[in-house]
Amino acid sequence: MARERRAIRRIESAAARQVTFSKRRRGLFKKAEELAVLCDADVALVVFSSTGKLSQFASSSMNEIIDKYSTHSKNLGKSDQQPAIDLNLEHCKYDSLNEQLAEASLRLRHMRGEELDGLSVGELQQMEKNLETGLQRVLCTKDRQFMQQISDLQQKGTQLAEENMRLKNQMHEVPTASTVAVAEAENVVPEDAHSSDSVMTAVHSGSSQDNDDGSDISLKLALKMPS
Amino acid sequence: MARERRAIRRIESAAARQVTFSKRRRGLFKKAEELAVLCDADVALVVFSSTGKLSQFASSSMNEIIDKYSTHSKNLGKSDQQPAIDLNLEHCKYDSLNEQLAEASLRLRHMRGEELDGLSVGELQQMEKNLETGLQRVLCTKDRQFMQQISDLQQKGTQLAEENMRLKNQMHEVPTASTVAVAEAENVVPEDAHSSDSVMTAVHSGSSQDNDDGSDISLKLALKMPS
DNA sequence: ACCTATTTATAATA
DNA sequence: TTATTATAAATAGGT
Repeated sequence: MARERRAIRRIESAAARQVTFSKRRRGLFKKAEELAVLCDADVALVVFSSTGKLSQFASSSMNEIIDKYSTHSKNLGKSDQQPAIDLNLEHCKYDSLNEQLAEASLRLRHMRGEELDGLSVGELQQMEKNLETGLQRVLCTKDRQFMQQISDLQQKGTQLAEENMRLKNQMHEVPTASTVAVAEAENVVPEDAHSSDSVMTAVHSGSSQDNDDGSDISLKLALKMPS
Repeated sequence: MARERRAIRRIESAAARQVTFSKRRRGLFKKAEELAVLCDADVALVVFSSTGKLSQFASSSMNEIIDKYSTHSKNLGKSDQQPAIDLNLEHCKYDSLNEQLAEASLRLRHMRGEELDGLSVGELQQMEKNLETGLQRVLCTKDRQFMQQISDLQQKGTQLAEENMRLKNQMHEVPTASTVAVAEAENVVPEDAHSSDSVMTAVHSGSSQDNDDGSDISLKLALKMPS
C-alpha cells in the first residue's frame, strides 16, 4: 500500500520482515481498538512475532473474552485459564472512566430528548427545568453577542463617517483643486467597508446630522450566520 | 478514512453501527491475515459484535494460540516483558477516554447554559435548536407518562366500581341476610385501593349510573411526584 | 525514526 | 447486503 504494491507472502529478508511487522502490527492494533470502540464490539487480538514475542490487545479483559470464546464455540471447554494477569490497577481506573463517560453520554442523550422512556415523571420535570434554564442562558448569550456585533458595527460606522467628513473637509481646503473636482467628491463614500468578521455592506444616514455618538446611525447589516 | 473523518467513539445509530461493523471487521480480518502471512507471525483474532455474534481468525489453530498465550501470560506474571505496545495502547485508550469525558462534560455544561462565552453565534444557534428539541421531547414524554398514569387509574377505578356493583348484587341475593344488613352494605367502598405505584385515594361517582366504560368516572388522584 | 508517493480502507450514499 | 466514490489512513521503500 505504498510506493509499490507488496505481494502478500512471507517476506524473506528478516530485517524487512521485522520493519513491516512493527508497522503493520501497530496498524492492526489500532484498527482492532477502533472497531471495538466504534461498534461497541468485544475484540481480542493476540500476535506472536516470528521470534516468539507476544503482543496482545483486548477491548475488555483478555481472559474474559477467551472464556466467552471458549463457551461460545463450544468446541472445547478444556483450557480453563485462571485469571492470571492483574492489570487491575489500570483496569479499575479505566473502568471508572468508562462508567463516567457512559453516564455523561447518557445524560447528554437525555438532554437531547433521547431514551427518555425509562425516566420517572420527577426526573422529567427536573430535566425540563434544566433545559429551560439552559435555553434561557443560551438565548441571553446569543443576544449579547448579537448586540456586541451591532455595537462594533456602529462604532465602525461612526469612524467611517468621521473619516468621510474629514476627507470632505480636506477636499475643500485643497487650494489647487477645481471646484468641479470638489463637487464630484462631495458624495463619495468609502467602498472597502468590510474588514472584520462581519460585513457591513453600506453606511447611510438619510437626513441625520446628529452623529455625535454614532448611536443614531442607520446601518445595513449582513451578519454571517453559519447554518 | 473516507468522505469525512469519523471520531472514534461509539456510533449511536444502530444501523450505521452495523454497517461500519461489517466493513471494518472485514478490513481488520484481512489485515490480521496479511500480518500473519507477510511476517510469519501467529495471529489470533476474536470479535464479538455488540449483538453477541462471534467471528474469529487464527493463522494456525485458535486453541493452540490461546494456549501459547496463556503460557506466556503465566510466565510473565507481574514482570511485564514487552510493555511497549501494550502499555502505550492502554495509555492511548486512557487518554482518549479522558478527552472524551472532558468533552462530554463540557457539552453538558453548555447544555445547562454554562461557559457559553467562548461559543460563536452559530454554535449558540445550534445549541438553541438542540435544547428546544430536547425540551419538546421531554415535555412529550412527560405528558405521555401522565396520561398513562391517568389511564391506569381510570381502569382501576372501573374495575373497582364493577367489583362494588357485583358485591352489591351478591348482597341482594343472600337469602338469609336481613334487610338491614343489605341496606348498610349499600354504600361500602373498598379501602385497599392502593396497590400499584400511583395512589388512588378514593373513587366516587356522585349520581352517575353510566360507568359502562369508566370514561366518566370522577377520580381523586394523588400522583407521586418526586421533584 | 521520519518522509511521501501510492495503495488501501472506508464513510456517506444510493 | 452490495456498489460507488471521494477522502482519510496506512504503509513500502527511502533517508
